Parts: sequence; C-alpha cells; structure tokens
Amino acid sequence: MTEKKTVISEVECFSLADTLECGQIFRFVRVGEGYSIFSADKHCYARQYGRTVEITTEATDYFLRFFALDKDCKSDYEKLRAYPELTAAADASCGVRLLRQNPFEMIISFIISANNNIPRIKGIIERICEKCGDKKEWGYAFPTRERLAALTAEDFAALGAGYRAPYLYAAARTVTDEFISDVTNSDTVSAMKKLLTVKGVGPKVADCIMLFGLGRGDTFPVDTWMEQALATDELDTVAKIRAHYLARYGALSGLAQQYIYHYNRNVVGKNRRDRAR
DNA sequence: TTCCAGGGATATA
DNA sequence: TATATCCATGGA
Repeated sequence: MTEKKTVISEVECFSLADTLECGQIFRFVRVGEGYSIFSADKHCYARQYGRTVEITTEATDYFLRFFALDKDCKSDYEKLRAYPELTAAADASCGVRLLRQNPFEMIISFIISANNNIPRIKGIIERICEKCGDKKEWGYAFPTRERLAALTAEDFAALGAGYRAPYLYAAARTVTDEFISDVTNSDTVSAMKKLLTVKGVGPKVADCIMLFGLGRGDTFPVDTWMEQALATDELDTVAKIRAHYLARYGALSGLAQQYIYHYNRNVVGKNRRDRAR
C-alpha cells in the first residue's frame, strides 16, 4: 500500500478544523498547515485551503467516509438553520460534520472521557495506543480488543486512567465484535440499552458512542456545556433537555447538538473569554 | 442520599 | 500565585 493524495475542491459545509475541534475525536494533532488524524489502524494527513481539502493516506475511501465527504450535508444544514433558535449556531457551524468513527475505539475512548477533560483524555488514549497498539510508520494504531484484553486493570491505572481502569478492563472483555454488531443492528433505543450494560457507559457516554461511532443522528449528548447553554426553568435536568431536543430535531438531533456545542464553546464562549481579558 | 475515586484544566480568590 | 472546582459514572 502506498499513500495517495486526494484533492476535493468546491467542498460545501465542511471545515476540517471545526469538525476536529468539537469533542468527537481525540486522536488528531496539528501538523504544519494541516492535521495528522488517526482512526482505528489507519492514518491520514489532511489540509484545507478555503473550499479545497487535501487528504493524504493509504486509506482514501475510509477517510472520505470518516469525514462524511462522500455525502452532501447542505440540506441537513439548511433544515436545521430553519429553526429560529438554531440559525446563528448553524451559520457559525455549517462546516461541522459528524465523523463516522470506529465503534470499538469510540466505546473505549468515551469510557475514558467520563468526568474527564480533553487534554487528559488524549494523553490516556495515546499511552494506551503506545502500550499495545500496532507500531506503524506514522505512529501507533488503536489496539484491537484482543490486545486490550491482554492488559490488567493495574496496567490501565498505570497509564493514567484513574478509577476508570476497571471499566476498561471489563470492556476489553465484554465489547466483542458480536456485541458491536448486535448494537449496530439494533434500533437506537435498544442500542442505548445494550451500551448501558457496559460498565463505565452511562447515558451521556452512550449517546456519544452512538452518534460518533454508529452514525445515529437521533441522539443528543448533553454534557455540562450543553446543559449550561440549554437549561431553562422548564428544562431543568439533563434528561428533560435531551428529551425535548430529541423530539424537536428528530433524526438531525445529533448534528444540531454539534452545532450548538461548537457555537457555544468556540464562538460565544470565545467572545466571552476574550472580553474578560 | 451523599460522597468519593485520577488528575489536568479552568475558574476564582 | 495559590486554591477550589469541574468533569460523568458506579459503587460504597
């Protein structure tokens, strides 16, 4: 296999930077004018100049699907933009796309993400890859389930996982290919129930896994940022917020969530922080 | 019901 | 600059 550079021009509704900086992926680093991106046992280098995207990889088809560059996202954006409360967020976030990531990697990564911050999550995942992922020319692959199952709970703790170590140990045993295909083939409500049987997976983590790993648009992860942005007198719990917006945005809930998250964290939040300086 | 468990980032004093 | 709080989950 050799690397190949693919150039996509006149791309609409795609911002590489915004898509990567939305909390849906942990394994990417800024390199030069672009990003080095890792997914499962694959890697690409991607750059964007205006509406032109360059992807250099041995796995072109994988990454076109990964970035959802194999489909037109404009109509989803336009549908969400039509909600008055989403117009500003959608216009600030139309380049954000839902990534199609590897389900096993998402389950492990989002167990680590629980009650954690992004820099630390990245560090733990990186150390796990170095510990038992395949060594490649470009770095380390995400470990297979079998490789992860060779680690002890103490190993995970030594890699910085903290109290999530026993959950990772258990997940490496319970999240088999069969489990994943069962979840993949279930409707969203049953998939959620099945994911919640994995130790360390609660409602928020399950939503993230389904949205970023299983392509389920009919999910609406509510973390503390979302709660702060959306809580009202009526919507005063995470569960109420989630139910309300799922009912409102339906199959586009997940994309709406990404728009709101991006807008509040990277646009509104940034302005607020800048003003405080 | 409430508290605690890594530890890095962020907010506050 | 020092200190407190946050984070999402499961178990005591």
